[in-house]
Amino acid sequence: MNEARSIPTLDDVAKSAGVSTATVSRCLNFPDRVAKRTRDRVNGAIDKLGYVPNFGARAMAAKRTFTIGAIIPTMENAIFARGLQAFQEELHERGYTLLVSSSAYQPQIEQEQIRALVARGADGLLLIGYDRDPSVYAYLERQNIPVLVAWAFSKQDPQTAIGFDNCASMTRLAQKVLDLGHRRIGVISGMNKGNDRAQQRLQGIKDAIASNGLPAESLNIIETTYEIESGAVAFDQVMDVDAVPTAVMCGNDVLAVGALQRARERGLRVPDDVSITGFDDIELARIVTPTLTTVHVPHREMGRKAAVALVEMVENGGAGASLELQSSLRIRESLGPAK
Amino acid sequence: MNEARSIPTLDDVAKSAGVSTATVSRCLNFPDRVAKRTRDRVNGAIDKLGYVPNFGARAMAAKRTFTIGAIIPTMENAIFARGLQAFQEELHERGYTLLVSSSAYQPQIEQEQIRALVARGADGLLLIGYDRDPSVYAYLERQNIPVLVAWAFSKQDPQTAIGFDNCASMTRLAQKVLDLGHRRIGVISGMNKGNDRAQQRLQGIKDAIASNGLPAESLNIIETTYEIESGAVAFDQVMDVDAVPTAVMCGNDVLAVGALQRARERGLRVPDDVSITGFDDIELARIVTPTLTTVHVPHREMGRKAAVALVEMVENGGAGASLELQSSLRIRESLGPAK
DNA sequence: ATTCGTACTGTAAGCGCTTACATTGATTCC
DNA sequence: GGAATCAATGTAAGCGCTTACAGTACGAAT
Repeated sequence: MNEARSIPTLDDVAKSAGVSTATVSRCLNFPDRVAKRTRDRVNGAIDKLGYVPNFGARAMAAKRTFTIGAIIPTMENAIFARGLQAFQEELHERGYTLLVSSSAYQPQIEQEQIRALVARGADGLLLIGYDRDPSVYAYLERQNIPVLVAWAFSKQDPQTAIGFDNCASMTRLAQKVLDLGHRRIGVISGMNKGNDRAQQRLQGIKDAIASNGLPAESLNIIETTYEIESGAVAFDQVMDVDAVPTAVMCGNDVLAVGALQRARERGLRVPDDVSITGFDDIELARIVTPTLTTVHVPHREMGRKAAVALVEMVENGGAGASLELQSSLRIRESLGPAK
Repeated sequence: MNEARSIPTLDDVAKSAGVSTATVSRCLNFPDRVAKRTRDRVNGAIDKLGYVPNFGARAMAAKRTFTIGAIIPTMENAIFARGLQAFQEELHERGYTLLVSSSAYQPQIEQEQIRALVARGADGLLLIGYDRDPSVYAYLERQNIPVLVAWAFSKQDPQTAIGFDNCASMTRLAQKVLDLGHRRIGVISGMNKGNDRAQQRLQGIKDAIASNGLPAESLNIIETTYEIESGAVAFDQVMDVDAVPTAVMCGNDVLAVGALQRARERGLRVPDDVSITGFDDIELARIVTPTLTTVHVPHREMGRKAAVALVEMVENGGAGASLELQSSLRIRESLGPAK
């Protein structure tokens, strides 16, 4: 009766249709180079057997996979979600499949993921931020895998990037805070190690302080992980000092939301008792009470343009052109004048 | 001088180390079956050349990839993030890599993603919910790919699943709402088509109504997409009727947050003027004001157990055992007695 | 009728890896 | 001392696909 039915191969299709494997392959890849009659016969066999090409074999023989890999620091909050969604949509339109991994903000895991993706034949990679071991870039170059850096932009670094200037953006926001009369500012930054976005944002605040001729001591800086609860804990730390800050600037919206929550728990009114700011302008920023003053980042645009650029790099082998996008301030309820 | 340097293969390593390809392969896969001296020589060559195994070739020859694929309806909000993170962590511990795709709630795209992942050699698949074309399951069975359904559990369906009873969970919440005296209830459901979770949750509310001997007209049901803004729009629709509801039950927390927001914009106090409930208990539920009454789902536990179960299915080829987890109510500020 | 060109199709050589099986020495045992 | 055993390594046959190259048949041009 039935053989132990294993999954059909191109060979099976060829036999069933009474043609050579080459013809079947051509049917799949260049239908117009095959006579209509033959093609119909082959397609019939394909349907009958439920044949699906083996991707690994195809990739090995053709040296292309139409797969793009992306490694983001986290899926747990929405920071990268929107941009990535746009990235995927654009890729899909161009016939590419996106595979995503998350590194939990750990360089070690990111490296593993990069290797995993490259080994699986990714034609190109999207990475968040510049800051990683040079050996990683060396490896990627040796493997000839185009890499696009996103969510950051700097003239210093050699990698092709599509992003925005984290430092300058934060400086603008900090200037606004200073303009409102705040002179003692708590800063809740993300972990700086291996995260240039966090570094740049922090630097942006320092720059504003310096260019306004204020002392570095105006700032009380805490570094913590990007979680709501961490933001809450850090808020306590930043407030439990002698010179209580009148404003707390956070490294992103997630931290800011944590701070906002803790402020409420402590019975503080925002912004009357203390102002709080975020960064990224994720959906959350407009949902919390009070709504959050933050830096708006054009996530979807960044995702789309990154897709276009990366595909272009993959297909034409060039280094691709970097592109700087503009962020903008979103002044909302959580920021007010210093009391 | 330098040849156009292409990426090194196992063969290059073998030559460079002066051994056969078999020995190199063994070095990689079963180091203890190779003499220490030889092994060192081979590893030296590997480092020198910067060799990395070609995944496609390896998969093709070994028929294993140690890759698990997951397709979730969306990355845009945090519904699946936490569970998936746990899923990934557990997989990582067991030596598997997770590749994620999102289908944007579109069955068509989900099918493509499934094929893409299978073609790329995924050893197993995690899918959300049961409801999909039978041909998909047939295809997966033919390809011999173990599939685990998550985020849902039903005794009816044949697929192995790790999840919870969406219907019964929602019934419990609805009962609570009824107990508080609500008799006119607005329902903001997710789109039911191709989404058994949405269907089950809606059914859960209907069941509660029926078992309390109340007329079906107590309910005013709106179907919409799972976005905050959709929740807001639907809230308007559900409130702009003659018999204004005293409670609005939402298909998930995202919709509920939208409703909450719009309620505030309309000047309604929650829960004094209207109660609002959600489902999932994502982080957001505790952050909004007022905090959201919802159904807590053990996301992390579900993720971990799903990983264990799926790996077991992949490695032992069995159908695996389904597992029902328990949800629980989280009564918070947004639910109060009917006025 | 011969010669080409054209349009299809087939042949077979890889792509980079794993693994069953064969081979080779060295060691052990009686 | 020779047979048996064993650890280490090599040989080579695929895995499923693509593609350069080589036919083959047939109508058109000469």
